[in-house]
Amino acid sequence: MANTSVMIVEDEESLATLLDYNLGKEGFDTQLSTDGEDALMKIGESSPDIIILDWMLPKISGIEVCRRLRSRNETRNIPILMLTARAEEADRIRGLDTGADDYMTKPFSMNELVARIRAILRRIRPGLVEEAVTFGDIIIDRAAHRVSRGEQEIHLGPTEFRLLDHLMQHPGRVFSREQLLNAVWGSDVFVEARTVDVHIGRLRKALSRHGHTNPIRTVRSAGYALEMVN
Amino acid sequence: MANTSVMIVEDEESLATLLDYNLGKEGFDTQLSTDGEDALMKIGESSPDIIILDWMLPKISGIEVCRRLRSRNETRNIPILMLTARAEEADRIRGLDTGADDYMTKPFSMNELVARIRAILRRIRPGLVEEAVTFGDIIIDRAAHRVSRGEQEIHLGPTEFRLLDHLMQHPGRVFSREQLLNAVWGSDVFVEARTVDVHIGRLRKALSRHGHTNPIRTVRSAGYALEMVN
DNA sequence: CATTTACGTGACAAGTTTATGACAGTGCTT
DNA sequence: AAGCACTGTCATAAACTTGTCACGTAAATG
Repeated sequence: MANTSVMIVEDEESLATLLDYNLGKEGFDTQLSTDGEDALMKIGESSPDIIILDWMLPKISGIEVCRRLRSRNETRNIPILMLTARAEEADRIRGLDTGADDYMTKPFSMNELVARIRAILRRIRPGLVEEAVTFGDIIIDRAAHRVSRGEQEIHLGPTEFRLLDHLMQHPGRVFSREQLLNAVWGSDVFVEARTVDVHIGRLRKALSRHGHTNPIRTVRSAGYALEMVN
Repeated sequence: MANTSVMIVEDEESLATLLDYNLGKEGFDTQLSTDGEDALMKIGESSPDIIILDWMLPKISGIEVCRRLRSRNETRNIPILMLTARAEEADRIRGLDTGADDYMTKPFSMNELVARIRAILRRIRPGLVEEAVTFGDIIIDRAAHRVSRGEQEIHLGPTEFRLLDHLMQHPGRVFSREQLLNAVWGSDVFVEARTVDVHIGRLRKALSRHGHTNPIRTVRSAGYALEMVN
């Protein structure tokens, strides 16, 4: 299965390009649409994981797109992040029951946008169980029990596999050693917390082979997180 | 990181258990109390994030508990959700200025209760509910343990991170050194009050890098507050 | 204006936390 | 039985944080 896919619905070309570029850089698969009608069609076909939707659009307004998406079973559960031009409008939207999951007022920073997208997906997505999950260029296939990065096949021991699997369920999120022990080893196993360090080290080594960058961030006094941009 | 903590003050045992069970299931840390006196004591000690308070209680009534909580500095800002037995009483309470943040009339559904708790917390302490909190151009993402300002990623040590986190929970509010020590270091740690200055200094330096303005205001002989407009 | 009080900050030693190589134990395969 | 892959623990070095202090500056006080 591919990366997390984002549908960007934005008629202002410069912003659309900017979004496209930055989200691509963050490891998302992007798809663009510049008006509401086109967007509805494409969304129906491709079922993206999340939709970034401008409030002002030609033909059909963002609000209307939102409403229609919510009225159809196939698209009802796709999270929507709305973009609005001014703060007052944001307030008005908030009051309406349009069903968007979050709002951002232009102008905004890319960091904030990405943070919010991740937050929404983190909130909504855990329920989705997929066979293979991708993060950046790392692919983990649970069914086949294989991991690859780029073109390289990566061999992991069982523990490292489960560890990576867990980290990939919530990319970017920091897990404490205790949390990892519970999730990866099981809550009833007695293992030294420091052992996590060793396995993180082994996982790092395996994933970094062939000149790849280390994808695991250490957060001092907090734990570890999977994160591309080091 | 600890969960959101809820203090349940309810003398009717079956309801108390039900609340305890359901809130626990929703990921809250719960604490029970069956009368007003006991509740006041425990709340003083543990400072829960929110209180569910029954209107009818042995010894001290819910209203009275509410009033006393509001009269003490340490507990003044803890949100309270009142439970009342009948609609008429609810109306009467609404008229009174007891300081509760919301009311529910028995019987109620657990879903509604949880929704209201979330709503209150979102209104009063967004940081407990949302993954990422924004203040001006500063973004703090607790799950990912990252901070950014504008487009810049900002690295903070653990203490500075907690300090910023706390300040961002209550933007604009002034905290004394003692309050910050309690909230950030923990009430049982003995640390020189002036040490707070040093960490505020470090936080300022980190946040002001790259030509940004200093977002922390010093309130002479009172403490510090997060505030954009200097 | 002189004095007192409060705050900002660089320096630093002590303390914590993390990375990593080595090693011994376990169980499976050949 | 020997070889092999995998694990958990430990010791040690390296990296990073932290709490204090001392001294300078700024703000109130009278």
